[in-house]
Amino acid sequence: MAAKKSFTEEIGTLGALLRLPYQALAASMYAELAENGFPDIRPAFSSVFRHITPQGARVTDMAEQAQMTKQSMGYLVDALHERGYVELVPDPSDRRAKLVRLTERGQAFLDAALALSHRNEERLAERMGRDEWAHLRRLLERLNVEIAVLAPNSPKKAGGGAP
Amino acid sequence: MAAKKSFTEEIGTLGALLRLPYQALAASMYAELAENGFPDIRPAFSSVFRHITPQGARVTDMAEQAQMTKQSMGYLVDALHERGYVELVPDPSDRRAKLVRLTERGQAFLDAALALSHRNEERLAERMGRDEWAHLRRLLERLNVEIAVLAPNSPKKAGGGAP
DNA sequence: GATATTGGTCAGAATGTATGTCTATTATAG
DNA sequence: CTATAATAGACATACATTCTGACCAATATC
Repeated sequence: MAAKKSFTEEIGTLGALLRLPYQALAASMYAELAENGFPDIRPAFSSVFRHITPQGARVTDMAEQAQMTKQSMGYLVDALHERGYVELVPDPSDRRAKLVRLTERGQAFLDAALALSHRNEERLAERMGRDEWAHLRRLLERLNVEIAVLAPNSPKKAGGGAP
Repeated sequence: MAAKKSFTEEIGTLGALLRLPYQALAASMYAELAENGFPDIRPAFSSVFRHITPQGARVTDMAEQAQMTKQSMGYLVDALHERGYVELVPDPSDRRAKLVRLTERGQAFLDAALALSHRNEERLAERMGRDEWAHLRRLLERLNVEIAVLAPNSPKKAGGGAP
């Protein structure tokens, strides 16, 4: 049953135009990653993978960048640690702190995700035509700039559509 | 502290290009709606507002359209009922079923949300230029079509990004 | 050294989603 | 028309993700 169009979809709000492809993309990515050896990575963990760094990042810093509490980030990091995707090493420069780093498995996941993302974009570019594709990306970049001006204060919680 | 760029943001994946403006838009909408008399509407409720109909919709149907279980949709409908945004009337054509309908307050919320959405889009169109704006919308519609072809099976759960 | 700040944890709660099971009702097969 | 299957929704339960508030240990500042 291919879900009927929603109201916002029907009237084509910008929100719907952004949300729908994003969700489809994310769903397909996670499904494929699950099939390819990473069934235990859930969407919430992306907050970690997006903000981790090769040198190792602190929970507090990652939390701030992801705009969530350090407790929440800590919870996600813990879960990834249990699953073997990250390791925690003491920060030599501050004995309170720990550095969160990708393990080999963590790096493998990230690589797989990026490869998949790239492959999907290639396919889309192919289907839409290179010019259209490039134009779309340019306009989205522009949109990001203008929206930042319009709504400068991303107020802590961003959620919205269909989580 | 304006959160540093995430990794995907840095390398500009399509996902990030769609997610970021969507989140900014949603966050600003909900913040403004909260300030304007609707502080008790949370993002999750949008699943209800997107799929409700003027004649009244069944929980089961809304659940299917929103691609969630009827239990989950039931939970959201309940919460909106308690808050006075929807009413439940028996379905005359099926005594098992109830129709979920917007109350006046529910309709007022929906109207406010749509007005705000429209206002935001106007502002963006203004800032980006009407031509660019129209082009962006056209390309996003195209993207939606192509993505549907690429990933035909939205597998139940859509989540992904940074909800 | 005294005090304030910061990195991280512990405890508890709220929210949103899913399963599994059940009842009442409707629809269908024979 | 009855027996059986399917459907609408509820209840109970569990899990995942996030938040607040209180706290400890280490660091930085005065």
